[in-house]
Amino acid sequence: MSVHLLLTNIAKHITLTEEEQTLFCSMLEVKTLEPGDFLLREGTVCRHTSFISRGCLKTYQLDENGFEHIVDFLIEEWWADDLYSFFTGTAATCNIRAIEHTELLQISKTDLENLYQTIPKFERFFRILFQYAYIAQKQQINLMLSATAEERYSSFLKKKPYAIKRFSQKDIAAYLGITPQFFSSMKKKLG
Amino acid sequence: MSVHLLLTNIAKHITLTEEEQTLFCSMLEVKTLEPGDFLLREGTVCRHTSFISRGCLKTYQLDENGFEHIVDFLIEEWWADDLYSFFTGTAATCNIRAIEHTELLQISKTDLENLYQTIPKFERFFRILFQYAYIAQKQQINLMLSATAEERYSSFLKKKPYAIKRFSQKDIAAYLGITPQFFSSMKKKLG
DNA sequence: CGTCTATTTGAATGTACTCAAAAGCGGTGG
DNA sequence: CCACCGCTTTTGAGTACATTCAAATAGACG
Repeated sequence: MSVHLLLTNIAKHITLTEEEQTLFCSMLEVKTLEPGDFLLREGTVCRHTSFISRGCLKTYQLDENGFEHIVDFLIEEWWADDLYSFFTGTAATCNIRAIEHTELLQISKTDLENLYQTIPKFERFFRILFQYAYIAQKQQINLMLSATAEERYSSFLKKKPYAIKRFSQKDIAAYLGITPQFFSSMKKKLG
Repeated sequence: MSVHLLLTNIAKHITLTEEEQTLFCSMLEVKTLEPGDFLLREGTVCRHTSFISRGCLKTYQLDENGFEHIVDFLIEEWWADDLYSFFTGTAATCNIRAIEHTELLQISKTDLENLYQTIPKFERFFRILFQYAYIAQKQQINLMLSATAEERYSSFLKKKPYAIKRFSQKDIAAYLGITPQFFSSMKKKLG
């Protein structure tokens, strides 16, 4: 049962009663994606936030030349959405697309707002979640400022050892901010 | 009264009663910094989170060659801290230093945790704050991935028009991820 | 098997860096 | 009030990191 992963994840930060768990679970919808499927297209409004119970996705934006720039890889136990679009109701500027067969547990914005009202503990849960995400991003920014492509790559390998198996080189290059060609020669050089 | 700015800031997201305001204000300590003063030194533990009621600061990390890499400029109505150090109690990896004469309203970790318990609305307040911060950082990362130094600079000028007056070129270069020399020639070229 | 995309390779180019040095600017003390 | 000091900014030459363009090779999928 895929909900189990989400509940244990929540239990790390807040304690829910049986009834609260039941209420929360009643708000969830299951969604399945196959490789290449879009969870979100730029220009549309992001109406759900989705917990990843299985699989992985990429969040990317297209530049004026049509090149993908991957802002984030998303895997199990993390949330997939365009927060800005989700909270403001404006059109999303990024795309989210499945890399593998992916299973999601979705909650709509109205349900989430109700959840915050009925079970304020969820404010705490998501506050903690955003804190972690914020910290991780700060580290990513610092790395981009101070490190060469090679250093960023080895740091990436350390932090996400599963990456090399699950993501294409093209996508990893787009995440590191370099061209696939340069990535290829760099990888060869590093052995 | 500098507390006023903080209270109106909070009122944008949550509504506090008179007593709640009083309780909250009783937790605050005022701190003043002069240009160059440290709010936080790397290696020490960040024990407070500080609302900036006046002035500005920079958050930076030093690389192995001793060069500063500015992760963020902090101005009025924002919070200054090393979140990771603050929440885990581990040594900070970054430095925070005043650029101008700066006035801060500080709250300690224990007081903040108590605040979360006694006034859960503050969970909501900080949840919303981190969401905004997270979104802004995502945009910054996307910019770093897709744009040249020139594009990043003009985007920076648009987003922070006060920057050119308040921060040195050296610091802006360290924020954009380029050398002061290259920044200088770029600025000349752009007119 | 053929097509489509990802990866590799190489040459020419460009963006941004390093090193070095001069010029500007603000503060301090004589 | 001016001279000196330290730091920031500017400028220029040579260099390195990473890109673009082009083409060959390898893999995945119907």
